[in-house]
Amino acid sequence: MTIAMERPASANQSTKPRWGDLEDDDDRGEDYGYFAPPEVVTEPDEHGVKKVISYKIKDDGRKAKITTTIRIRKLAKARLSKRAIERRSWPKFGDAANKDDGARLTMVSTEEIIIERPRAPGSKADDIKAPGDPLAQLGKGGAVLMVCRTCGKKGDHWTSKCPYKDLAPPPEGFVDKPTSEAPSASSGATKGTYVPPSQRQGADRSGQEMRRRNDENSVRVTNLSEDTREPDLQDLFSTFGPVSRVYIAYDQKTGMSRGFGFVNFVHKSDAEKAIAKLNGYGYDNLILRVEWAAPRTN
DNA sequence: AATGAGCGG
Repeated sequence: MTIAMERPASANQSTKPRWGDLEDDDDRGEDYGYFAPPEVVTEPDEHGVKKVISYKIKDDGRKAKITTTIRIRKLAKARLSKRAIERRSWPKFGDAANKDDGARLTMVSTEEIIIERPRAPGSKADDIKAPGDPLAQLGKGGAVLMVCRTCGKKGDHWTSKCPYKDLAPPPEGFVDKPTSEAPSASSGATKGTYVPPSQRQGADRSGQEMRRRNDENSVRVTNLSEDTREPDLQDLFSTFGPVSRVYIAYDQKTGMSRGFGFVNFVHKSDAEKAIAKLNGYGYDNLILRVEWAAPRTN
């Protein structure tokens, strides 16, 4: 592509032709010669209708003008405020007032822009691991390294998935258990093992439900509009109390919202309030459904 | 219509 730039006369002091100017002096005839003039796209009118005017050089060398009328996508239109649409019918002013300048001010980019969602398939993070990557082969071999820290079983489940994880006391054969005595530098067996204060001997456990993971107090939200994002949910639900997690299910392929998500509350009572208030609540032109979530299936 | 992802010693 050739881009012709106009320079102010003062900048044009050198008599020596610049290489960039040479092409313009060649023998292509007037205007665009054998080359079709660039495509011109008009601004959409209040109905979102645009005109695309393009030129084509036919086989016989004659120029053909092609005018196409298109309507911009409904979605894009919906995002324009009425005011913005109205502004588009205003007469041009400023630099755009001159017809030719206007054509130069707006150009159509043919550059392909890939919109990437972090962690979406095909994103860089996924591409790094080439097939045959030694780490990828670790799948089966990794099972050998997988030793449950609660029950000691090898190659079956991770600590977090242990069927005994909520049982107290842990069964025989328990390995790597936080010591029941406060760790000290002199006790060789527990050397280097950090025991959080809440787990230490004599710690006050009143009012603490020991939970590995806060999947309780989990609320399922369905009928979300497709452009509801996690921060929106956070805003909406945190008015009821502290929220430990929000999640929206996205289609792995398209990156589109699947229209449902989950909100976890720190306090069950707040989750109850949220369900009571927000189920049936109109949000973003849809009626939300807010219910207790079923436990996650794995 | 619809019940989540990823992280590991």
